[in-house]
Amino acid sequence: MTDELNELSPESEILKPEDAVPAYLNEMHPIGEDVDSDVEDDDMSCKVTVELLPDWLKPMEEEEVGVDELMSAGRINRRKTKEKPPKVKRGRGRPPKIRHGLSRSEFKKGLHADRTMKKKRVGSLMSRKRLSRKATSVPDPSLKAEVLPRTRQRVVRSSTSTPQSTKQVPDSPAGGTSAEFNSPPRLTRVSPPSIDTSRRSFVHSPSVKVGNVTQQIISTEPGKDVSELPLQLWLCPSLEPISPTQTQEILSQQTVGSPNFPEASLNGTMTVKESLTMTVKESLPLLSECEGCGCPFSAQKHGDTLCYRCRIKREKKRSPPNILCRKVRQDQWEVEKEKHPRKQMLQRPQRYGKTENDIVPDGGDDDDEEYWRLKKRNRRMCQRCDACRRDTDCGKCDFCMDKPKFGGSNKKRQKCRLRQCKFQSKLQFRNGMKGVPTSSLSPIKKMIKSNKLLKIKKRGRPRKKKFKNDPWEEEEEDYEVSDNDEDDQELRSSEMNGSQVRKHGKWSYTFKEDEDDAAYVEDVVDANIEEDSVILDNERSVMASNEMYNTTSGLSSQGLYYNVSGMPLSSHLIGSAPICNSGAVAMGEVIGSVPMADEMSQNGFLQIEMVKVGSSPSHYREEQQNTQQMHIADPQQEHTPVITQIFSLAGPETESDRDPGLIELFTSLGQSVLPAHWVCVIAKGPVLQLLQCSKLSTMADTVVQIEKGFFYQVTVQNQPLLLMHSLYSRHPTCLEKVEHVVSLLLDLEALGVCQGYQNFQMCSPWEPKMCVRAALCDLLIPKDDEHCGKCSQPVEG
DNA sequence: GCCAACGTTGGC
DNA sequence: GCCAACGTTGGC
Repeated sequence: MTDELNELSPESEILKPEDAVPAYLNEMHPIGEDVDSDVEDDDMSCKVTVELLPDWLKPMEEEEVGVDELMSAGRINRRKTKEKPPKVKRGRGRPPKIRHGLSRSEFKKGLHADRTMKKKRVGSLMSRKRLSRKATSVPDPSLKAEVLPRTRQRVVRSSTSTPQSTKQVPDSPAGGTSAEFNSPPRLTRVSPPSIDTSRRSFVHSPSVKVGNVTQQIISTEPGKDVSELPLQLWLCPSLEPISPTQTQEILSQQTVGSPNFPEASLNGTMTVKESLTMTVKESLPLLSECEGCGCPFSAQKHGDTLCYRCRIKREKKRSPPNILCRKVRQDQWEVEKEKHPRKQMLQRPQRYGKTENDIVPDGGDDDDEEYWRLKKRNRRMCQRCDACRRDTDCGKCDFCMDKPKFGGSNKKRQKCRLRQCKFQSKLQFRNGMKGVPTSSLSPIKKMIKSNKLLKIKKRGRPRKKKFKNDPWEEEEEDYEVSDNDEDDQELRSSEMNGSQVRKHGKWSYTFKEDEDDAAYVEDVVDANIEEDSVILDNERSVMASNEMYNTTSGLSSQGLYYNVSGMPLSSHLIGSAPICNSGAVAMGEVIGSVPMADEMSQNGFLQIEMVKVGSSPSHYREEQQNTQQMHIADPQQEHTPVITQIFSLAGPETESDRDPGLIELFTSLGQSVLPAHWVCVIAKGPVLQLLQCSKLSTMADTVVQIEKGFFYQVTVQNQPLLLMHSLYSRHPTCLEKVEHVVSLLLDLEALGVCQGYQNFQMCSPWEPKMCVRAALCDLLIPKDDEHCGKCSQPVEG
């Protein structure tokens, strides 16, 4: 009959989206049933099985049992491709030459069905099924003839999945029961005339023993009509909701695999949709509206109020996976499945746009895997980055050296470092961070790399905190990066296990690694925004706070010298407690204004061109001499971290700018021990500012600003903390005393910065998912929280 | 949690 | 059958 149909419909109509949807839904219908009855579901208590399957059903059951990822669509398609299932598309193996799957013509020719059938593992089968399902979106003449009838078979299969139904078994005598996708006999097998609602004996389904099914249902569904479930499954499986969340709209497109499906409707000239629509009309008397989901379903008896899905759901109290159809192209739909809760733990790599023919999924997890398997077969390649485009091994990296062709022992079996995708490769996020220089990283990666929140650690043994005379020279001697040879640089950097060093232009600087975190120095070669900027390192902050507190006169007159990023000509001396303590720093003379609010880096950290703190007293004495030499910026000294000149952006201060109260408090703070890494600065206003110098602190970008009258204001990442914040209520309005300040700082240290929420709407797939905050974000929240309540439920404007 | 080792599998 | 390399696992 299929042959006849195909002959009669040589135009091989293309499924429009609205056609594809019902086709999918019909095929997908058993998904929930499968999953529900999947062995993975421990709770499952109403698995419907059949003791023995008729031969004509067995082929479809091959190795399906126990696969938690079973998707009935794949199952369906596997049937279609039973003899020749499409090759498994897994992310393994050599990256294929880019092929976008079977062409339509190939598909029509049944190209996929010509491959040898060999036993595959469950994973392979799954992949195959997925691919097959994907293929269903491709218009095929046989599809329209199969969609409807097959539903019935599928349901029976899904409800009868048993371990014993395994290998391929010759088609049933009914003719082509196990017909593959393009197999005409299959149509005969499940042809509409075989469905006769007036007779529920299913004479055309020799394999189904209703009695068996009902018998098992009895045990799982007491009190219910034991026959209704299998009947419904058999008769109108597609009527039932695909998922609880499926929209009525989709369901409205879902056509019904009606028992009354007229064979004449499949005369080959009617599209699937037409046929199915007709089927719906003809089966309307059987339709009822499910009380659970409101969807039409086939009531098998008077009084049926719930569709099968809702009944199952009610029984199991477990939400089955959601099957959604997503339009991926004008005429193609892709099926999404809600990821299994267990898999929600898996981290999904950020996805980026691909070739123009590719569709970047916007969510999901399993579907992503599926997507990559289907689309590119290799999730670890974006196909766009330089690494992916590179087709030659460097022959120098560890992975290359491991390859037999380079004389290696093939133990690692990994792709060349330089060919590891910058976006998709797991190794990029693991080993790759050391293997790929920052210069080759995209801004996104740089952000990731520099974001301490990700806690990307540098490899290697943490260095002991050992201060030499000049901590700046301590590590510079270790590395030398050549900017000329990118490969060499990459290789060297990939071999780096210690701290990272970048030499560029003015400064050669490095960071030491703390035991708990790592400080990454952004490569400054190719990023202007990062040029001459350094993130204040934790250890240095420790030095700034602890060392300076612990040392006395030697450091007292040194203070913190730094150049504000973007203001190369200006240097500032940050007054700190020791500085004030010594009294060597005269207020109007050396304390420059520190408009920190304007100098916060994008990531919330202070971006300082150069920092010099924590050296030994002797070193500082040296520095003092330099600074005493009028602090004139010398271009030739740009390679040294020594500070240039000092002047205040505040300009000449007037007497009125000096607030005795603030100065007194400033002095008092200098004589006190503040919480770790907090320093006190007086800026123009005058305003007394308390800064957290450690980037590892959650308060790294929080500033406490005390103004005249000791009124204070807290800013977080340049944003003022709203006065309604509870922080203010916990502390006096005016911070007149050191105790008040210390108490506030301690309180702050117990807080963290609200991370906001991700704004998915404004980002293109290539852009990083930026977090935004709600308008009334609390900014400061308990450390353990990720975001405040307002950002957890942002109100979109 | 990292990562070396290796089973595995698609492509050729 | 070989190659490439993905994904998993156990040791650390």
